[in-house]
Amino acid sequence: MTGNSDRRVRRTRQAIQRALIELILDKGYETTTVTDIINRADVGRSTFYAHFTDKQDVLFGNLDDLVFLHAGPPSEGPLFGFSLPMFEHVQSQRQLVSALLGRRGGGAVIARGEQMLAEVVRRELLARAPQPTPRLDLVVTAVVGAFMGLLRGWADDQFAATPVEMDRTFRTVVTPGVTMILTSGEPA
Amino acid sequence: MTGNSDRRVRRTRQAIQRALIELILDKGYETTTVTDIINRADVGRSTFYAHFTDKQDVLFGNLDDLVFLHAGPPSEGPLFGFSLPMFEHVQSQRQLVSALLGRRGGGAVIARGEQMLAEVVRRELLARAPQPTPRLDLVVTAVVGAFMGLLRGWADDQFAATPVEMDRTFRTVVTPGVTMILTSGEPA
DNA sequence: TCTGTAAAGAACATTGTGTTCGCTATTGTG
DNA sequence: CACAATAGCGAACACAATGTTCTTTACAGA
Repeated sequence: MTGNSDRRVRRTRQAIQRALIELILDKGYETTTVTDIINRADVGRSTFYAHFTDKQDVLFGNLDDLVFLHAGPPSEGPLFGFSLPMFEHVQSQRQLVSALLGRRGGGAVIARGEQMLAEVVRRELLARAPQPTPRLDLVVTAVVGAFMGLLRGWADDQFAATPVEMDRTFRTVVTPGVTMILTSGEPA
Repeated sequence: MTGNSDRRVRRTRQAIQRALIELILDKGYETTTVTDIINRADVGRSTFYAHFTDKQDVLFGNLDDLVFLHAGPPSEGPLFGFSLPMFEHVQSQRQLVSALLGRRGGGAVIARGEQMLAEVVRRELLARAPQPTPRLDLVVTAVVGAFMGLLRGWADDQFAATPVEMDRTFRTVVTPGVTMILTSGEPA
C-alpha cells in the first residue's frame, strides 16, 4: 500500500486525473492524448506510465466516482425507475457526460455504461417476472439500446429535451412491450 | 470523368477496396491501418492518397454497395417491416457486418447506420401517424437505439439467436409502445 | 538525519499518418 | 500506330503519438 501513503504518489495521481477531466471538457476524450495529459498535469512522461498504463486506465480509475447508478433495490417503485433519476443526474453533469458519451467520446465508456445498465435492467426484469421469460437477454439488450440511444442523442445535442421528456419517451416506448412479455411469458 | 474511363484507375480503386474488406474480415476495421491496406492491395502509398483521403473514405465508397436498406414504401405491411429482412440480410453477410458493427468495428459505421435507419423509421412513423406526434424525434431515437443495440449485441456474439428471434424481440418490445403513441398522440 | 523511492526529463525505438517529387509504364485518343 | 497525358511507383520526408529506459534530483516518512 505504498501507493496510498506517499504524498507524492497521491499528488501525482490526482494531478493526472484532474488533467484528464479538464482536457475531456476542453476537447473531448478521443482527441486528448497522453502527451496532452502530462503537459496539463505537469508531470514527466515516465511518471505517467509509472502510474497508469493508458489514457483509459486513468479514466476508469475515475469512473467509479462518477458512476451514475442511482439504482435502488430492484423491485421497488415503477418499472425502469432508474430512468428519470439517471436523466436528471446526467443533466446536472451535462458537460462531462456529454464529452464521454457523445460522438466525440470513446466507445469504451459507452460500452462500460451499457454493461452496468444491462445488469440493472436484467435484475429488474428478473425480479418482476412471474414466470421464466425466454430470451430475457435479448429483451434486456433492446431496452438498454433504447435508453442508451436516447442518452447519446441527448449528449450529442441532436435534440433539446428535458429529463422528464427523455424519461417519458423511454418509458412510453418500452414499457408496454416489456410488460406484455413479462406477464404473458411471450416472445422473444 | 477521367476517373471512370481509365482502366488503371478502376483497377487501383478496386484493389484498395477489396483489400480493406479482406483486412476487416481478418482483423477488424479499427485495427486495420492504411499501411496494411496498401501492402495488401500492393499499391504505392502516394497512389492510395491520390484516390482516397482516408481509411474511412474507402469504406464509405464501398458502403453504398453493402447498403442493407430493404425498406419498401413506408406504409405497406406491418409496422417496422424492415426488421426481419434486415436481420436476415445481416446474417447472410455475417462476417463482414460483424466486423463493421461489433465492438471491434468503428463507431463511424455504426453512426452512419443509425442515421440511415433513423430516416427509415421516421418516414414510417410519419406515414402512419393520424395526428402530428410531439417529439417524434425522441421516439425515433429510442426505436433505432433498440434495434441497433440488438444488432450490435448479435454482431458481438453476446448471444446466439435466429433472425426470427431477433425480429420478434425487437417488435415485441417496441411496437406496443409506439402504437400507443401513434394512435393517442401521447407522450413524449 | 538518512534511506528508500518518487519524479524529472531527456533520449530512444517504434508505429502510423499524410505529403512530395522525379521517374517509369500504361492508357486512350487522334 | 505513335504520342501526349497521366496513373502509378517508391523512396524520402515531416510530423505526431505511444511506450520504454536511464540517470540524476528531490522529497517523504521513520
